[in-house]
Amino acid sequence: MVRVVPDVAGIRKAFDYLVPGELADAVEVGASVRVLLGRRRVTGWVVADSEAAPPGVTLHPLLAVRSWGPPAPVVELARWASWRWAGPLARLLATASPPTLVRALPAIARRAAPGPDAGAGAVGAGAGDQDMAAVAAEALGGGAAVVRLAPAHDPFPVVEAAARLAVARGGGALVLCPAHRTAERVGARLGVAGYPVALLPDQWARARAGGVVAVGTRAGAFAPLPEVAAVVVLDAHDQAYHEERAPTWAAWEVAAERARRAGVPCALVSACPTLDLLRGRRLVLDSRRHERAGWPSVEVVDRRADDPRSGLYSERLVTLVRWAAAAPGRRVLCVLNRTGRARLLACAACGELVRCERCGGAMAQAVAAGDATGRLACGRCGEERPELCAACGSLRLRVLRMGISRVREEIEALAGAPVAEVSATTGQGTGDEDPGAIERAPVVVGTEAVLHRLRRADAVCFLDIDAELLAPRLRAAEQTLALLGRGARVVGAGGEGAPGTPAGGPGRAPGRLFVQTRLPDHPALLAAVHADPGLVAAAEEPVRAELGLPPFAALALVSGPAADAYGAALAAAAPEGVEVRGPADGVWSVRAPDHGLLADLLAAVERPGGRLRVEVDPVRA
DNA sequence: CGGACAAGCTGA
DNA sequence: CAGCTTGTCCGG
Repeated sequence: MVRVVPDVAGIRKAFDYLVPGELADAVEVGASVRVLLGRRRVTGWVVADSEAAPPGVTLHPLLAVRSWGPPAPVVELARWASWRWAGPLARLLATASPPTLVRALPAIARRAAPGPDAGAGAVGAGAGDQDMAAVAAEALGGGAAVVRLAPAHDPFPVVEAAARLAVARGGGALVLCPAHRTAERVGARLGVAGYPVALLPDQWARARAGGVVAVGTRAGAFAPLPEVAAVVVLDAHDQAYHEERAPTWAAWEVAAERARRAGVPCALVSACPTLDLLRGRRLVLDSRRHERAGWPSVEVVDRRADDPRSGLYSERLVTLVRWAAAAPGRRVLCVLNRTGRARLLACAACGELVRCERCGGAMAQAVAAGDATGRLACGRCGEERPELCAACGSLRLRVLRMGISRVREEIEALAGAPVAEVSATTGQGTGDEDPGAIERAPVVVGTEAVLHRLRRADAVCFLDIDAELLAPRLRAAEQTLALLGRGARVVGAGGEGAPGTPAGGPGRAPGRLFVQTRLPDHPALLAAVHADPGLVAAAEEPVRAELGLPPFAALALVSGPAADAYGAALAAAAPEGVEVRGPADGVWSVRAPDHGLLADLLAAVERPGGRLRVEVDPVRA
């Protein structure tokens, strides 16, 4: 007899089935099966296997085994995540499953067992390499570690240390990257260094066979490796690791839990570790000198004395864009970070503005890791819906691109040279832009997407960093530093050096960051200036502790038509120390001293019928 | 989720 | 009271 979780939205139960003799060999925990449920044939996952059948019920037999699925430890990990983020197990098992049916596994990958010097260590050993070797060794020295590495520094030695552990101990290693492009690069480098690699999601079956380094993005946290010997998460602070739809799980946290369960080392690598990452974990630091060298010089353009009517353009910016336009081959990126949310869409057919049906706020194309997701997201309340006009149903939306287009024209006038424009939708076929023009332009204006699209520049200027610093979000300071870190990576990767101090200043990466602000003493800016990300954590920690905010508390938001019924039931069942408040605009909030209590409460209270959204660790708030 | 079945509304 | 809609329950 096996227990099966059906892949049917709205069913949160498991059901038991008999295993016919001819399927006995193929059935195991994790396998994808076809079963009869009510009057329907549905698919589902085997989540448990047992001899004894429950008394008094006649069981249906399994109809078929469809595909290989996640191994038993990953099914258990998904069960944990389902509890931790109060979401349906089926959704997480779907994430852990192969993109296409897998009927057979490839032969187990033979380990190439590269020598100790096969990788980065063999290439010239400068002072930085020694620093990195020490950091990599300490990073995987045992348990969970947060590894702080400057943006321009290559984290590959840590990845390779994990791969070596996998080879030495048998089993595999897990490496997560925030974007697929990064995962491809890391996978390729491991391959060159002689390690067996499975790039997810495409090489799911190869990872399922085991004995490889599985490299993936968010869903890779559930990579089907039967055993892991080490786990590495690159840019662990990156928002891309957080699923936006419920269950709102975070891949870095799933990966860390996976390592904890397996009793193996886990390295969370970040240029700017958040308080959530740091909480309860060992911090591994690079040498101060080496870390400084991995941040570019940062020039804070203090605009407090400027006339507010001078808008986004300081004298410094004018000098900078004219410098870029003065000689070929130079490139300056201007980031107008606020526009992603302020941007406005209108229906091309009926002209109606695209607004949120829940709160009336403007909606823009939803963005994940710099790419449009094909959905609309409300800038105010976070509501999402498919990309079409609510008034007439037309699929043709026109981007009014308020802000960015105008800024581009104005900077073009200031620079006296062509200025290109990049947004999350650029290159998605909706616009009329010429990709070559973007590559050639000395100045490119855009949203944060510009930092994903163009990976090298002499300078990056954040036109209005205050919009980010003052955003009404709990993690605004940390997210701003992460944004500066992205810019730092783009300029730190090369360039001839923008004007100002000579070539980035002594001991620094060659490019420069410019930050226009009226808050020049904000800890996020000071952290970038001094190449000391710890300043943000030091400023945030006492405030969060004092106010009982994450990571010193666990939060969840409950919304949707059934929120009132569920919220009231939660309030009635809440134990000592757990606070349930609401409704405020139809939203209930639950705050607990830790995630265990929060998850237990959300699991214990039965959900009423009707639509309900439970968001654990909400991004806003 | 989607099918089954029961309870309520309507029209003749 | 047939015929239809709406609601509630349950699936092994």
